Amino acid sequence: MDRPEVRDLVYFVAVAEHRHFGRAAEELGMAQPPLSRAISRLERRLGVRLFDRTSRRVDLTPAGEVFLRESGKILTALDSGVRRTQQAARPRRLVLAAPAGTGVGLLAETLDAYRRGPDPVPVEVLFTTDMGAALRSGTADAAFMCSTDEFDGLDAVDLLDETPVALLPAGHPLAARDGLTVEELEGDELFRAQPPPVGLDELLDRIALGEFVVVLGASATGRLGSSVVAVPVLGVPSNQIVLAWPRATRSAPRDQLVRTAVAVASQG
Amino acid sequence: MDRPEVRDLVYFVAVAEHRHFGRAAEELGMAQPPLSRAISRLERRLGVRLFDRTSRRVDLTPAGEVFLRESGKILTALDSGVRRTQQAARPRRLVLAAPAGTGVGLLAETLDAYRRGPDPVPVEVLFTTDMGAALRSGTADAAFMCSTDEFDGLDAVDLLDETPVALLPAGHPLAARDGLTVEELEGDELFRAQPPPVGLDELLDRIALGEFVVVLGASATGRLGSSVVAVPVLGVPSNQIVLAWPRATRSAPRDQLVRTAVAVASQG
DNA sequence: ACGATCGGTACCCTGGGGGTATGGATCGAC
DNA sequence: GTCGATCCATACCCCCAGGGTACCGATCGT
Repeated sequence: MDRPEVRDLVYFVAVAEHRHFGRAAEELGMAQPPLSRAISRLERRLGVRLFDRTSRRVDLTPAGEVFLRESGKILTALDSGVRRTQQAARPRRLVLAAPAGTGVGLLAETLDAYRRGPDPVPVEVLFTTDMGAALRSGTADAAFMCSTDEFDGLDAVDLLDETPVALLPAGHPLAARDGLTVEELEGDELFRAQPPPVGLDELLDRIALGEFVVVLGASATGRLGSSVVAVPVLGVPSNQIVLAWPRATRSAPRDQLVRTAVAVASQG
Repeated sequence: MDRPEVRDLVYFVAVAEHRHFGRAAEELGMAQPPLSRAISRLERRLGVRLFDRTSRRVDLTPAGEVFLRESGKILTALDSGVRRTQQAARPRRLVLAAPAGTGVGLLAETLDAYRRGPDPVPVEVLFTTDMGAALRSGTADAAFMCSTDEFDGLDAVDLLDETPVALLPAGHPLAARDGLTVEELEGDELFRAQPPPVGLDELLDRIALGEFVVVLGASATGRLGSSVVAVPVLGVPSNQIVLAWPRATRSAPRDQLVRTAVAVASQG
């Protein structure tokens, strides 16, 4: 079986996205006729018609829609594979992703313990809101995540439980309470507002402004300031903080970091 | 960024597996010098040395080991993507994978109901022991699986609970009992023997021969014959039978089959 | 009916990927 | 130590796949 080449996939994706050979060719920095031929060649190789085309319209066939999604997966796998390889080659270091705001607690202790441990390697911390994407793209080697995140393609170990706390603006009617139930929270209009996926600092600012209310793990309460109040939430399963990494990858320094994090979490 | 081509990955994998340029070139049906240059070119493009080579030895660098695993993933993704596309193009049909022996019960009812339903498409049943691989490679569109299987890259819906039963040779000391506990089973030497991953028929034969004892879902008891006995196991979480399909794929006939299976399971 | 738009076809040409010949390094045999 | 065998790299050549230009033909708006 002769496989399509990467170049063919890139061309196909460009045409599929523009639904227009001329525009796609322009984006690819080439002329339109070779692009037409490349697509024909690809269709011939696959034995499948990918586009319904007239001189006025270009549309994906059902098979074309399938191939568009598959091409995306393949090119993503290719790019992350290249990135992981390049990471493995350059002077060993680890990239550890974490949600902004995790800094003070477990993260700092883990890094500290790791650097004192055997054969430490420079660790770079990448603060992001999408740790999963960072791992899957090969940008990060490991990441602190919540057990509620999406773990497809990832492996993970549990580190510790966090009792969930509600973060409320200081003046909120429930802010003076010692504990809240989920029912009480759900009655609150601010709780129903979807918080945007931003860093902890901005989140705190917006809570202080009374835009919404969120439930987080207790470790986020290190530096609330005076305008945001944390109140424990009762009757909710506690959040697990986990350390995750891309499945089916090997890295001795990363494994050492994972072991260190587990040790720190269990004795902290 | 200029990406490596598929051809380069194939060449690299061949050399990495043979650890020998000459042999790899022979397998690829080409001469050795162009292969050497292709690998050099690939290394230059990646900016990474993949092999430690002398005139006597060829070894993968650590980065090369990483790239070998990643190349495998990429080529797998490519092949399954092509296969899914070709499936989507040819006259619509569904391939449904199932462990051998599932035939009698839920599978038959689901197929029957599906064929009587709206817009049915020809369904081909693929009996296999590795449903996950069939789904991930694009060979099958959906599969009956157990909740204990590996679901990475798959989506699934629960169909029904199966009370677990132990399958014992007819003459076994525990075969006359009405129910067993896990403790009783674990005391049995036959239970500790690892059963090989074979079809149900062979499994039954080997149980009858007294080679081992297994715990399965109750639906497997349709045609035990007289030499194998099923005894319910108490105090074990019941097995879920699920219907799974590759994540991030779309297919109207498959969705219809899934809906049918859910309906059949809930009213059966 | 005519022009504009757009994809396909015909033809040319260049460069990269493949072939052959050979060099040079390493290791085993003696 | 010498010689030969092995094996990867280099030098050189050649061919065609893939890209460019020119043009055709179909379709749609006016």
